[in-house]
Amino acid sequence: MEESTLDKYVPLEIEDKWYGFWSDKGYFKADNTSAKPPFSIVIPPPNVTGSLHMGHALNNTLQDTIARYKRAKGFNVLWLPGCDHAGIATQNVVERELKKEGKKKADLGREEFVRRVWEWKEKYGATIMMQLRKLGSSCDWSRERFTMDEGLSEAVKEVFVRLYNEGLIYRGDYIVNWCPRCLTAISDIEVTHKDIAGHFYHIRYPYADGTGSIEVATTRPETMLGDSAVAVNPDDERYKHIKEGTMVILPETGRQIPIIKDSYVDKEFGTGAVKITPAHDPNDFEVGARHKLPVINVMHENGKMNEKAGENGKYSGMDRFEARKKLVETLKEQGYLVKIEDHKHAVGHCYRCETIVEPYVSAQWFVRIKPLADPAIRAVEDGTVKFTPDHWKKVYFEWMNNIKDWCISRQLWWGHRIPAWYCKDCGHITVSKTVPEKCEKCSGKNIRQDPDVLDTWFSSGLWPFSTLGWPEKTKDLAVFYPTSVLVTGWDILFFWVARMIMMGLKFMGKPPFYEVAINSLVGDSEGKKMSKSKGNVIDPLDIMKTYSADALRFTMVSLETQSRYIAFTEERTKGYAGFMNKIFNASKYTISNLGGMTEVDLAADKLKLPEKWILSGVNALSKKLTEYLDKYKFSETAAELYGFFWHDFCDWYIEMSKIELMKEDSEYKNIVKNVLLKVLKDSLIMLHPVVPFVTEEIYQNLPMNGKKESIMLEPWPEYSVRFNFAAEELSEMDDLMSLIFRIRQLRGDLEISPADKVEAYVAMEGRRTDMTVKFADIIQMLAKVSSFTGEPGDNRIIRPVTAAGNREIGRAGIDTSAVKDRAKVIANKEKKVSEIEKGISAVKNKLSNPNFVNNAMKKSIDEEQAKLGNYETDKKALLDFINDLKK
RNA sequence: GGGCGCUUAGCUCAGUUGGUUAGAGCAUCUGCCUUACAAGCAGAGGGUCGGGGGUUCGAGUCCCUCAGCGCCCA
Repeated sequence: MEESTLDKYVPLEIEDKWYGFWSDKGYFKADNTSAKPPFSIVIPPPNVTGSLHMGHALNNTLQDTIARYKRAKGFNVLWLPGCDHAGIATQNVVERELKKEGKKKADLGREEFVRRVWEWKEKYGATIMMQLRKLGSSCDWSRERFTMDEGLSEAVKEVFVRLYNEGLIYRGDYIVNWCPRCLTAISDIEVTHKDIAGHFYHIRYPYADGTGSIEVATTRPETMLGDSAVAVNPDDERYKHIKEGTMVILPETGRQIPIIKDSYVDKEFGTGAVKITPAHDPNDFEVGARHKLPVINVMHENGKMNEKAGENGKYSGMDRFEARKKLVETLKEQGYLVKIEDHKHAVGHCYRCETIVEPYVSAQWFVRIKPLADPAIRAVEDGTVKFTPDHWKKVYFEWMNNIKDWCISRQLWWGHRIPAWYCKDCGHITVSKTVPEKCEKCSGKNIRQDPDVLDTWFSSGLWPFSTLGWPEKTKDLAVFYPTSVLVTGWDILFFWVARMIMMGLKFMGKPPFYEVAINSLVGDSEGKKMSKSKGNVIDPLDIMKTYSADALRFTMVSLETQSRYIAFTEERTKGYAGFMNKIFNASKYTISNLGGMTEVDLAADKLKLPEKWILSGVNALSKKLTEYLDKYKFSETAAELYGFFWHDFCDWYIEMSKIELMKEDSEYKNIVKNVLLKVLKDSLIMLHPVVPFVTEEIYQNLPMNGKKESIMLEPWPEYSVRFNFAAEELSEMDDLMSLIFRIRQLRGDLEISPADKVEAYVAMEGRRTDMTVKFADIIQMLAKVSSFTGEPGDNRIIRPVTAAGNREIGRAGIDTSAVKDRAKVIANKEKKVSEIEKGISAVKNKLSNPNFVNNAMKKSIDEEQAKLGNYETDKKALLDFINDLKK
């Protein structure tokens, strides 16, 4: 036997050591020539600017748990890691860096700026990948990818060109969501709507012929400077008399604009007359297109008013909100302002920087999404792609069925440059994977590339196949695509999951994954989203430093109940750090008792009851965990591991095993050692996917033959009928535990110190009459009993020993002379009696209801009868108990 | 306005297709330093499952309705 080096549990010392060991040995590497069945996961790529937060800790713990479980199950596992270039976020970070040097990106020029971003990425970009290692993530680092790698960029170009050639990508002047701070267009889902307490400004536009005026209402008066018309509903009686085309004078501009009629206008809302500003409102843009109205842009891209804002550019250079104030004041002075009402309305904000977005007309690229969305909807409808929890598919359908074309161009420098070249001579657009030398139409050399880059999610949408080498036909792609499961948060269901399904089906002909395991988002102790501005951010690195990566991982797995938010509290991790300590100490103790062990076969006929019971328990554990993990039921997995190891193994089996271990060496003592080793080993293997470090540390100290180089190479303990012992035997163990529990309970209620051994009256019934003979040593040890008597005697508190279903299997009692505070104990019992009486009357009601007696199944009626009997028995026992105490 | 989800013990949450007296962890209380672990051991108390109605022999679970909370999309 090897000398055990287990002494005191110091997690920080073991975690780095074992991660390095696994990594050096290449255990994380997937093998695309393996005969084993493949199992693949691609990581939701964190932003290259990011550092590990609680959401990553949760998401990656779950992925690692699955990856390690599947390896033990004999799969050829690929967990592919990597980062996302995160266009806007990363560009912002580097711009901030430049600002410290007093520079702007324009000072550097595009090429130099992009070089600086790469430099920054090389320096800090790998931070989060290092942090994932701290967490224990068993990613195949040899296959790490970055969305701007050469290969992935190739995939992006291929997809763009193919979609363009199929007419699924187009370019045009449309109204988009514009962030005046990021200075780029963003897509619809990158806008978050927030309710804002704003105002409803009622403004009078005078008729050009001087016969009066029409009143319009708006929440954004500054945009009126770009109005092209006023619209009313054709069915609106109030405006029936006004002819379409009647001109009104737009205050502060001197321009005349027509009144138009369009059924888009809601008669009930406001005055029933709305100003139409095609350049600054998405609905107005459509109305304007229908009526061929001019698009008058009155703003610069930074949100300041331009030279078209007001007569002679009166408002030019003012910020849009400043202009609003100024304009309203002027309108008031000039008598055009009718009134200002308070009005709560939803205002779009940039999800990256919180700036209020401006609907803005500009030339952008779009993906015609419907043809891609339809197959993606069907794939989920027909169950090809499954969500866990299932109800997320409703949210998916809701969005996919109402999907709008996707604006994919971004006015940034960092990202995949759009592979389109404009010809200055003939205006033709050449779209090509390679840099063209001339216009494909007129062969003119006067071409320049589109300055914009693609939405980051455009490349992330390709992640499951671009990372495996597509568009090349690689071995990895053949073996690992489609991937087995995607583990991700629901916050990126639209951004990422839906787009991957669309792109995967389009370009691979198969979905990118068959299952999507949706995990929760991690909130603070109140379940609120963690954010820097709220100051409630908890850094997982701090938690790992304080409590160990294993404790954090166990917390994450146990909290994951598939709800939307989970509330993280440090207390919880502290508790699981205690569990890690328990695992360590129980193992240390077990191993220290295995000296001189000879490995033997654990044949059923050689085993006594406790050994059969615990072997059966560890066997059942493997079955349950397999079911839970296959269904992504993480909190159940953790609870089952915790309950089995701590309560069954430590509290009951190890305690019982001490009896044999304290005896002289014997054949049976050796068997007990074998059982201890097997149960410990199997438990460790099953704990390993959740808590890899502490289990490896212990595994390396297990004294046994045929030990593997690492616990990572141990196969998952499969459920075996061999240890599926007869129900009768297991129920005997349950009964024995019930007896011990009853004696302990009596002792507890009567406040008898564990140090005081007591004589116990035990009278078991039926098949259990010999229990005190068969298991005398166990009962004495675990219930602190000195000796047994079969005589009830005087002054004795006696209670029924009950098995599952409240079935009485015997009686046990302790002499009342040991009781100290009688009055207190009596009060408690009397309360119990009244509770039971309530139960009795409920059951009696049921049994006297002819509906029930006539219609219920016989089984149910019998059960009610039995219940009543049990109540009566309990009540009588309690009353006797009280009487005994009163003596 | 449309959609999704939530409401179970003091707190955080489990609770499969309706079926024993609704569970866990933490917290609280009691008694213990019993030789692996005081980061521990043995017990206890605590819930009319958001309100109301319905289906059923039987509802935390299914249906309707009301209320509150949260989120997503317009």
